[in-house]
Amino acid sequence: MSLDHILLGMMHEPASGYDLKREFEQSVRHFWFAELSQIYPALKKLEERGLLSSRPVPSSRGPERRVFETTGAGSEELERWLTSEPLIPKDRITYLAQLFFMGEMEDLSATEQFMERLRGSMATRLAVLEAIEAEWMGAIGIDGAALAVDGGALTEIEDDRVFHMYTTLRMGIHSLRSRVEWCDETLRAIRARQTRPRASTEDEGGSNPAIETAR
Amino acid sequence: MSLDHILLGMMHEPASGYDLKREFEQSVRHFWFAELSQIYPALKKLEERGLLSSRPVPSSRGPERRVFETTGAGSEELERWLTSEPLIPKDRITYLAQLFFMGEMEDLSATEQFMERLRGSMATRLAVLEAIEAEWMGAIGIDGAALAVDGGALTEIEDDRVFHMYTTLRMGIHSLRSRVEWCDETLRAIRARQTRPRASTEDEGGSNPAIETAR
DNA sequence: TCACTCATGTAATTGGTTACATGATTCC
DNA sequence: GGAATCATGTAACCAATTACATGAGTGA
Repeated sequence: MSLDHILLGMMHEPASGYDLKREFEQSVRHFWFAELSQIYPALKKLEERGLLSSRPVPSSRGPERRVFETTGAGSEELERWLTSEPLIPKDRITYLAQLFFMGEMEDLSATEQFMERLRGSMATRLAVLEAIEAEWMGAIGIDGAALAVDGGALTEIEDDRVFHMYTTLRMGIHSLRSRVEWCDETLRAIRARQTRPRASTEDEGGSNPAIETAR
Repeated sequence: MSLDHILLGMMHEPASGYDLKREFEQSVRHFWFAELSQIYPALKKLEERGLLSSRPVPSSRGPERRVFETTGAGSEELERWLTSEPLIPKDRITYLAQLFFMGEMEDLSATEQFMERLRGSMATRLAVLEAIEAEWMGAIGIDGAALAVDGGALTEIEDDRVFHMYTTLRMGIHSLRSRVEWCDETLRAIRARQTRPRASTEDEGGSNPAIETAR
């Protein structure tokens, strides 16, 4: 299972379920999501399988924390996963399904509105990632265009970690930019179709020169 | 649930579970996937809810077919879904998770290999979609750049359906192109990092001019 | 006092995958 | 005779979401 391996991956230093959830919200966010109610039992099972070990640690405020760390078997399992084939999930893109079937509706105005909204949320998400990138560039001297990390005061391991984190961020940026572009392309096409001359419902049959001119 | 609505969307003409599975393999494929063992119970439940009706139809070969069609309530429910907000799934991108944690490994050669393989499968998928686009351009006169559909002998409803199908295909193409570009960008950066002068493991502390020159 | 954060969990349900069962017809 | 396709389903399991339960400490 992927969540298991992600949790193992996050264990480069000891952490509790609550800590991990916070890290999910921060860095892991743009490619994975997990609820606390999923994290706690997952950690428990990993411990049963001997891939993690835990100890209780008293907390200054609130109840006792259960802090986990990797075992030897745990890091072996992580490495196996990391060196395996790239795992490409089959994606279920709900909004594409909606768009696909929107052809059944009377006119294109529903589609237009839909695409405008979609563009809005994609652009917002993109802005978030671009802001993170800008922040990083300031803080640790990442060169976006060349994707080079100017290590500065970082140790080699930290520098490598930053590099890998940064490439995943870049993927999000690439991906969202292309989605926004696709929204724009689609909106242009919708508008072109709305203003062009249309065939009547009872069509003349065969090829229609009125449509041929549309673009 | 999304699968329910997708099934409703596929019901513009009566179909059996088996028919629908075939359509999944063909057109719906690049944004959704469902097994027969998921489709059959889903259809059954939709019928119980009064959104579909079914009748047995004798088959020329093999067992009797159960053919479903939409009810009034079914198309109302579909329209509600189509006119609702664009539903953006939280994505769980397994290969990004792998890449993210690959910083823990000794050198970048594992990452390089990983990115090469990833690029390979992305490029293959892209080629498939581009081939479909080329086929459609030949068959029904779609103009890729302008995203205009030259309806030709199509009726208006068919023409609109083709338009909506085509936009979803375009999204796949945009998306995969940007992923391939991202892979290339990342591979360039990996190679630049591999050949650049590196800080020793015991680093000199503070800023390092040898790294500064890397790009 | 009330809301919020810290902190850990269980239970019920939904959505999806994998494995299994059955049997007719058609094509090589 | 054997593999492939047509056709329908059930059962067991795994992954993820939603809802619920509990309780201490902090700050307005």
